[in-house]
Amino acid sequence: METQDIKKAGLKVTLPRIRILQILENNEKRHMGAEDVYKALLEAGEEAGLATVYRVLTQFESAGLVIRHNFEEGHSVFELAEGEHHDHMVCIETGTIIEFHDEEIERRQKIIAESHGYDLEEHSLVLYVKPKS
Amino acid sequence: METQDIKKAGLKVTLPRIRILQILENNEKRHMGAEDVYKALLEAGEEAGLATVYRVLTQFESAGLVIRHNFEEGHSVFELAEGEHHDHMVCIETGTIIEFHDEEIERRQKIIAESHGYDLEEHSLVLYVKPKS
DNA sequence: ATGCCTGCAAAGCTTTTGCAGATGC
DNA sequence: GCATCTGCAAAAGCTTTGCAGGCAT
Repeated sequence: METQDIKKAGLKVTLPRIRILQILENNEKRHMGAEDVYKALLEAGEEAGLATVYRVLTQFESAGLVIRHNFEEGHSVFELAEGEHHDHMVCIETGTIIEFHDEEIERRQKIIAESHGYDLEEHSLVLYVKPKS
Repeated sequence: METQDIKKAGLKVTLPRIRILQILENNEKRHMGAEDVYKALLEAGEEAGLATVYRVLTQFESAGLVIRHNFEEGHSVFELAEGEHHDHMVCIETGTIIEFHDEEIERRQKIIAESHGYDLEEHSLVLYVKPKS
């Protein structure tokens, strides 16, 4: 139930927030820009402001409900934070986004950070790929 | 000699281009935003327009002279493309940027892309770290 | 009832573009 | 001399913010 997540985040359970969460859950694209979410809202017959979408997505990000990515510069895309951590592969021809996880890479990252005297807090790994020729 | 690189890129050797290349070569920070480069130009007593900085940096990027990164959303940073490929570690407390290279990770990336039917064209890996506590 | 939300419009930032004059070759 | 380049100012694209009214509790 979405409303629980919203409440747990310390936010009031309002219609726009419920709808946005539902869109992120049910949309065929798991990675959506603010504009995408906004359009999906309108198509679903909801009245909403783009500013609200931005505000809510940012709040959801702070609450850990969604993850913000910057695959390409100029705009962010959001993804529901469910399941396990994973990285992304973006096809530069079709825009397709594929998720993957590699324990080996995760492990190396931690080792590298520590060998420089740091703790690894987060990381961003994006592979830009092309269909095999 | 910088002028050779500019010429090889098919660009006219103009003062602004030479100066920008020199700044990227000599500045203490290896990773600079357009605004940083612009300020450095002014401090060096050069007359220049911010638009020119953006245009030149983009041309240099196309020519492979510089690499554009998007460590944080909202703006790009540029780095002279010299030496070998490497990835980056950003300290979220001090902003320090450390370069590193790990053959193991490079290899895994290629394998992962191929196991999904793709060729790896490029990748972006940034570790966000904190001084060891 | 009260304080948090929302929509709208305006503003903010980085980056791009149009244009007339300047410059490199 | 001619094409390319530059600076300025305006515009564009994404995102944030101020404000007055609206809604959840």
